[in-house]
Amino acid sequence: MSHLLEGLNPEQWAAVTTTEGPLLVIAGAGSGKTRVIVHRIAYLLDQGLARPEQILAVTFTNKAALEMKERIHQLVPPSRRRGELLIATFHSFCVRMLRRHLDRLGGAYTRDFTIYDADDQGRLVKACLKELGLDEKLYPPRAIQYGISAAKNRGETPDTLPPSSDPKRDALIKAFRLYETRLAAANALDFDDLLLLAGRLLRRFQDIADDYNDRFRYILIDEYQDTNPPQLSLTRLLTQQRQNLCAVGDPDQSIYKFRAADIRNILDFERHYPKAKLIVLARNYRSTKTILAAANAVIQNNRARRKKDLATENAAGEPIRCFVAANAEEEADFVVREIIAWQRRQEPLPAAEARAAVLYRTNAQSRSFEEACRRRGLPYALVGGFSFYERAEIKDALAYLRLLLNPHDDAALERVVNVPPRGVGKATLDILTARAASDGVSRWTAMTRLLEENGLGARALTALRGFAALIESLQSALAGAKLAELVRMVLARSGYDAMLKQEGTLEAEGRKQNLDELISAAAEADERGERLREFLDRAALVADTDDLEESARVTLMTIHSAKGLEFPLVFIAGLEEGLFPHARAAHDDEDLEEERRLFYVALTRAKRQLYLTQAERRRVYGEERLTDPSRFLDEIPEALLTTQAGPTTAGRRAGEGMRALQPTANPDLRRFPKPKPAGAPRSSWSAPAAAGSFKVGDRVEHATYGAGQVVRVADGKLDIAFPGKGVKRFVAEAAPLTRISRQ
DNA sequence: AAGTGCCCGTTGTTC
DNA sequence: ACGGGCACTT
Repeated sequence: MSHLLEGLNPEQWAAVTTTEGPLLVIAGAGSGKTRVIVHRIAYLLDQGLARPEQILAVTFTNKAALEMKERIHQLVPPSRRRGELLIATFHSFCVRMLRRHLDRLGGAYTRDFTIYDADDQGRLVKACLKELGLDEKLYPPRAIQYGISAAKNRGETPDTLPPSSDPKRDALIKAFRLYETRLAAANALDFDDLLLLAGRLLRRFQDIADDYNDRFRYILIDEYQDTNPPQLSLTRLLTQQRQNLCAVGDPDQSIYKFRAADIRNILDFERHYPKAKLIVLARNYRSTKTILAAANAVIQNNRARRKKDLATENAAGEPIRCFVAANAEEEADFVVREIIAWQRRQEPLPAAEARAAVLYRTNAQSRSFEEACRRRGLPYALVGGFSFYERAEIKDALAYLRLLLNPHDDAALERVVNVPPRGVGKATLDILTARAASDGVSRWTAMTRLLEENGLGARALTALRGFAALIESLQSALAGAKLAELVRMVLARSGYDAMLKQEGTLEAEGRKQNLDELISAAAEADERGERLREFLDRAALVADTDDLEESARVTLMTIHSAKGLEFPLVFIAGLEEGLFPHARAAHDDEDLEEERRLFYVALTRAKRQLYLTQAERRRVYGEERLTDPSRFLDEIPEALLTTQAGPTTAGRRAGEGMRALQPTANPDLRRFPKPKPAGAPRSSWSAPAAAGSFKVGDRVEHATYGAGQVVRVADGKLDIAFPGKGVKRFVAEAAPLTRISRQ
């Protein structure tokens, strides 16, 4: 057991071995927080204080859970970890609980419920607004969706919200009420419901609460600063008997307020758990002194915070390099060149030491970095954006599978009832929707009723009978078939395969490949012994960060996605007012402090070398604008910074695309954006394509999307199908295209 | 019912 | 600049 405590500093040691009663570990960035959790679990097992199944560890992402499991496996001999050690996110933990007990809540919900993701949720909100006759322009669906979620997380229901004469408020309440009704009819739960209903189970049924309290003798929660009120409530319910709770987090890294995270959960921990002990881990093992000094200086500007200064014994290291590029393209190009140069210098070192990350505030910024990487032939991994499970064909296939377990899943039915086209048009769908609404049932039930009554046109009746028969026959195949077989069956019998085959385009080929990938994923699930239920739950709960490829040496991602990760080399891009801090956070002190915490998170990802970049001009909504440097740049002591003179690679004319460090603010320039110089030279990779020089069938190479095929040419625009990425439309002259061959 | 053309909002971060 | 939604066409 001594090896478990080896190399831990006194605070870490205390955090590992203080096992009884509530414990709050305030762990600064890079202070070995994950290490403490891993060792604590190992210690509990090693000391015989708990068997694996008596421990629950909650992580922020599924990816973090997997990593933690691996590290525990390395530390604990197999004999000590017989039994299931549960490491999960709050959401996946709640799904487990609900799959077991949801029936007991009564009402419409059963254990076969479907999980609605944000996309399904958005569709439902739109449908509700439509049904209520509310104008989407006056009541933006996104705002309503957000409002519903926020209300739910405050513990509100449509009935607890006071009626209001404010039309917006009134619309929200009406939409909220209908939304809940429709969710129930579809036997569907959204992400918020997962937490809320699990809490309700524990609150309403003492035996369930007792069961869980008995089972989990030790509970550990990572990233505690980002828990929301339902999660706090769950935590309290799960720890009411023993209070063996270890919460680990850093108030300075609370960055999920928009998701209802409440920083007070960690600040008020000692009020929630009066017997709590507090341990502060203030030694940083990750970053150089320079990087840490910058991070400390920045975070000190937050007023609402408990003072805590991190210190490190690491070397001072290199100064932080700042670069101001002329525009986003040059910013990206600079970053990529610097990465290549850096990696060349790291050559003798193991690949892990040459890993780099490019961090940005918004997903939209990823594009220029992707293009730059492709241009320079630098392999990269992109986190976020469109993940595998968000692709249309994958969602279609999953929708079929969802229907097999829960035919009342309206979102799934709507998605595939006419995919492939089987003659169920808009008119038919409208009748179906209206009937479902008037009867207060799912579309599936409405369909069954209409079929019985012959209440539709002959063509629609035949089409829907065929669809119903398809789903039912697949349902009967469910029990015996392996998952991979089942997916194949769905694609074959639904006609999806045939549809793609008939299209015969490159795009269809790509979609087929993606579906083959899904079949492989199903086969892997088969090997793990998973059932369809688990397979679908996993698909609904995986985050984009979860499939981060370890092998890639360059990772592009938002700062939010980078939470918990570290890299020897880090670039923080787009340090401009309005972008970072984001314009929507600039006028509210609380939001601004959260932006600053986000910047703090970004800074502290870096181990050895840090770059901060700004684009002097940036296109926003298609319009090029001059930018101001981020106020956060001013918060870093100048002594820690250095001007980066420009790309270190040779072959570039001196001065080209380079600027001084602190962007010299020329007020005139700021106020009057220069018009784009006519015929500004584009980078060399963009082979100029004369409008009309492409025709349908041409195979082309796009700088970002790769190989594709022209499927339509109209009024100077090109529609190009990219395998697996869908059809994109481009302005013929502006698109970075090269022809591969003419058909 | 499916395909084409035009208008408008969008990009803030995610389990 | 781009995609979704809608109206209009076949």
